[in-house]
Amino acid sequence: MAAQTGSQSVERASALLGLIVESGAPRTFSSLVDELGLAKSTTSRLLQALERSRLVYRDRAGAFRPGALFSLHAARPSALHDLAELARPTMEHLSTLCRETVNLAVARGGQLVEIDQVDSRYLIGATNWVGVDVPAHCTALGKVLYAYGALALPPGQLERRTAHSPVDRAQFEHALVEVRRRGWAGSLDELELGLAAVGAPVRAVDGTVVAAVSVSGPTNRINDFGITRLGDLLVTELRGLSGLLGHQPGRKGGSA
Amino acid sequence: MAAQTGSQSVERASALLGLIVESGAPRTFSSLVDELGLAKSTTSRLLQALERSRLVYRDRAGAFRPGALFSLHAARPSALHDLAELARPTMEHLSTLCRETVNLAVARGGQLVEIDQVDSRYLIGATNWVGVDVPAHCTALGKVLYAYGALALPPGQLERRTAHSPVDRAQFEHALVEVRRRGWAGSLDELELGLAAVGAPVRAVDGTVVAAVSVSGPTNRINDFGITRLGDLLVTELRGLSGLLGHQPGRKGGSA
DNA sequence: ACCCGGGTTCCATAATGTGAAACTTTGGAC
DNA sequence: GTCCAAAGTTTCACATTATGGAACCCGGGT
Repeated sequence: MAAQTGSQSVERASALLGLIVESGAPRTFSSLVDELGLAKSTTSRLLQALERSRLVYRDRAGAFRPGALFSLHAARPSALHDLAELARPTMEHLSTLCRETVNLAVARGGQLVEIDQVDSRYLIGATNWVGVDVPAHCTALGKVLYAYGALALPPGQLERRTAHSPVDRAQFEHALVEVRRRGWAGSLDELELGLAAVGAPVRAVDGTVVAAVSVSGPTNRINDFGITRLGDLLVTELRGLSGLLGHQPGRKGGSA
Repeated sequence: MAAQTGSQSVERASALLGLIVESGAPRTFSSLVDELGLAKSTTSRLLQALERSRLVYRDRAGAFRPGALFSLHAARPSALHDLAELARPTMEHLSTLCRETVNLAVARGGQLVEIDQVDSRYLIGATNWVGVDVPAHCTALGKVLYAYGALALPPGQLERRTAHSPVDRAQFEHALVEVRRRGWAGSLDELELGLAAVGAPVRAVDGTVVAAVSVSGPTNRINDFGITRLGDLLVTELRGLSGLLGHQPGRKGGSA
């Protein structure tokens, strides 16, 4: 019933690696022992093997963190492509549900980076955003990343793009509270008149927000669909993605 | 020359993973069999285990690519921090050698992203660049990333910052050829009068350029040090980093 | 000095990983 | 369509390799 056939040491080592990578924070040896329920000796040996292979390393405090191979991968431009590929099915699905442009973004280098887009099914719709530089606080994606701390609000004036753009920092902070409460963010006519978007977070298994997905289109069509309905839809659909990014949702194990 | 002690299946699996991640391109099953020299059956079983653990996945063509765990990590803002941490010792070392500001950058989302800096030992020197938005074609880091294809030159006018800024595309392309030939890039007074920098690539084990490191300071001091000497120094020092990013350089004492 | 908690090493045991070969699947040639 | 080769998976008998309990080590708190 346990693992399929064959390699159990590899699966155990991978499980350790999963714990280390999924929880953004450094993991201590004993927390790993506890969580997987393996013998200390076994855990120790497996971690040593992973360390030799540069899949994990110990920081100064002796805690385990994702190793050089992960950093190497992260440095490649193609890394985000892979994320996009994982998210693709979900994004396509959202596209079929609401027929509007769907976007995926992450925070990188203190900036919002759009990494993928599924185009609107309508002739009139949001056009390509990937690579375009827009003020994040006027976008649903940006609000989501700000709200969950994936992105830090830069100092200085908040740029005004339209009469609806949020420019007051206090008010904006308050709006972020609201975003966290509801679980999604809206942006109506804030970036460009007639353009609206609704966005929600993509979470890793540990709950950390690692990316955001938005649906955007003409304000009237978005309104017709229903802002709240759209927000809730996004939240629901994106929940599925968390599973993809981490463990299998199904199999429970461990707890000796 | 057996591995230390214990877990050989984990090490073998990790070796497979290493091959898959290090070579940017998707790896085919048989290339992995050939390269590691393991039995087909063993390779197959190990890869299946890695696949179950989401450390690799097979694309449509059936080739192996880094799995969801890698994408997840790459999406985290902290991912580049880890790279910075790996590069730190090298950067510190460069700093002690030439006493100027040392910077680390990668290409992300079509843009150059500075991710770490070791400040100049002088009172007058390049100040903080991290997060500052500068035209990449006027910087040594940018030239390096352009030269090795990590970054694509955007269409449109090349912004002029000083009288020395490269603005002619044909000339710039030619300069990139020169960069590739020498292995490093210089930028004298191109971004700001009196500011100079020399940069060189950080390569993964397969040779792909994943990042760039530069040394920058007042033009006169950089000149005094010697542009070529600095370029060669960078190339030499950064070669060591490739080791860190990939295979083990040798399990022995290493750092004193 | 003492003890305590986190971590590594030893070692006997057998469970687990191993590879040759048989087998299946895929795809190309004719 | 048939035939064949290459690519990959599963089987299976065997022994190498992983396993966990206990002993051991190390640092630091009292």
